[in-house]
Amino acid sequence: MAAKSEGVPVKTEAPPPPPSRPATITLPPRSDVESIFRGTGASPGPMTLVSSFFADNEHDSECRSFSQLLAGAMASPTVVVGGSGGGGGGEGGGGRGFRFSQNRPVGLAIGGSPSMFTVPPGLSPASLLDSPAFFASIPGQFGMSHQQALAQVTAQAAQSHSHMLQNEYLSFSALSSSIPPTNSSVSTMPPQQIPPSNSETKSTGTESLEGSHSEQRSQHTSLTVDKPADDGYNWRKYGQKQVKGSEYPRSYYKCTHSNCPVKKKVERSLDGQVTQIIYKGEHNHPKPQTNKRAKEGGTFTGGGSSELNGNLGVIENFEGNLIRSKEYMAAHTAFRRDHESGPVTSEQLSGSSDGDEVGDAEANGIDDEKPDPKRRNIETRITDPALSQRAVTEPRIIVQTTSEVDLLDDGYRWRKYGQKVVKGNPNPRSYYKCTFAGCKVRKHVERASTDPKAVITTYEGKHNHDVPASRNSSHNTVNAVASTTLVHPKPQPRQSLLKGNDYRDSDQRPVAVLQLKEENHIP
DNA sequence: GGGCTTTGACCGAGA
DNA sequence: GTCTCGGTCAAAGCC
Repeated sequence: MAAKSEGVPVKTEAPPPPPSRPATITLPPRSDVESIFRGTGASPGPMTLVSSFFADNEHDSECRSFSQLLAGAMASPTVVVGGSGGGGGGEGGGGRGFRFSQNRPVGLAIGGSPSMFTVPPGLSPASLLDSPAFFASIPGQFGMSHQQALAQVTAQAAQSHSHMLQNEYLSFSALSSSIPPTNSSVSTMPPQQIPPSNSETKSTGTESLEGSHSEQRSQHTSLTVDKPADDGYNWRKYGQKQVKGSEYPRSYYKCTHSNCPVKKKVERSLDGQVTQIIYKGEHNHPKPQTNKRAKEGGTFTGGGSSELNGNLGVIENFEGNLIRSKEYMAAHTAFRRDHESGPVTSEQLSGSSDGDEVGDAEANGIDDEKPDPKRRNIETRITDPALSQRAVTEPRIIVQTTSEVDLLDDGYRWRKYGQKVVKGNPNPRSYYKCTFAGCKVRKHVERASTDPKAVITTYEGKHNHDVPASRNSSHNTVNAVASTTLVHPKPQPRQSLLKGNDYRDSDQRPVAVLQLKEENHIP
């Protein structure tokens, strides 16, 4: 894995040569972590969980942020949290470089900038958004706001993590040394070593212990079945197409529930790795009590079956859920940071428990974070070129949040090459290409059907050039923001930021980009 | 036989 | 009006 930051604005502090493959997992002492989940003896509310995680920050000098926990735990070459913020780990992960927010509990975000972080190799980028929780799979809460999603994802993380602890499947990695075993870092592991995850489908975590790591790895190929992820819903594939600009085919799925309008598009690399998933719509029904695949697939053996894991890159497992949660958490945090000044404190992150998102949002001064019932059909997308090009070796997910300005003016020049109105969303989804000769970077901008202010922008590729001079001084840009967030403790002038790390490197190290964006106004 | 996947054809929107 | 392209349809085949 290239140590270069390729697009992933990640500061590395003398990152050690990344292991050939994700190292391991850093399993925090049971007592520490469990306390997070068992503190009250009851299931922690989403925000409570978050609070718990960050609460430690105040007392522990290491692995304080959620992302940090992730990165630290991973200590793998691909685990780069927060990018800049400190280096999260350095690109490439140097898990060791994972310092990103040691002194910044919420290092993922830096004012006015998007944040990025990577996930362990093999972790399906799709998994992040494939999570039912992430997508408002909860009856009556479809189209949740960022905070809602965060809350749910967080809860899911707790669930997943709890499972993991039960299995005691994890082991400390060599790199874990960089993270005191006593910290409350959240354990995580490379996909290859992650036991089956779907907490809903798996019976017990013990099964995951049956397979050896090698066995699990060997199963990867067999896990790449062309099926949607097992996110609790049942999907029916209704089409597949080779889309331009993508070397891999895109599969189209519909929720099989009668009258459910939810669809999702999944792009997979030849080896089955999910490179992108786009969800659209909202489920108008509760998650099926018993997932068919789960029932049939009882084949929950060894490293986990594809049936259960959902084939999302072979890494859809309970650990994946945890990671996803963190990813979202990071993204969310970053997002919030984008809208506020000053560092985010653990208190800010924790907010109130049990889904008191509104209060939390307000506490953070983010008005638009309030649950907005109008944001329902927003299409959520995860693009992960890394998975397709680097497969298990160096998948990376960069979650970004940006400010309004970068929607159309992120410093680079874009040419709109396509636009399409999709069913259920009167607002078109627009496609842009960088106009610089030879630059293949693309940008997709989508607006929620009911709330044009809700936009999701997805960047793909890396700019092979500098930001047009005439625009270097322009306001916030994705790159600038990203760089700022990941590399500098404080916002820096765009130009300088672009030097160190920005999307220009994304080609060299394809990155998955999930950009959650909130527009303050429409250009 | 039902449900699902596959896959070529078709449709609609934008350039 | 034509072309391109993403998305969807629907027949055929598979499990």
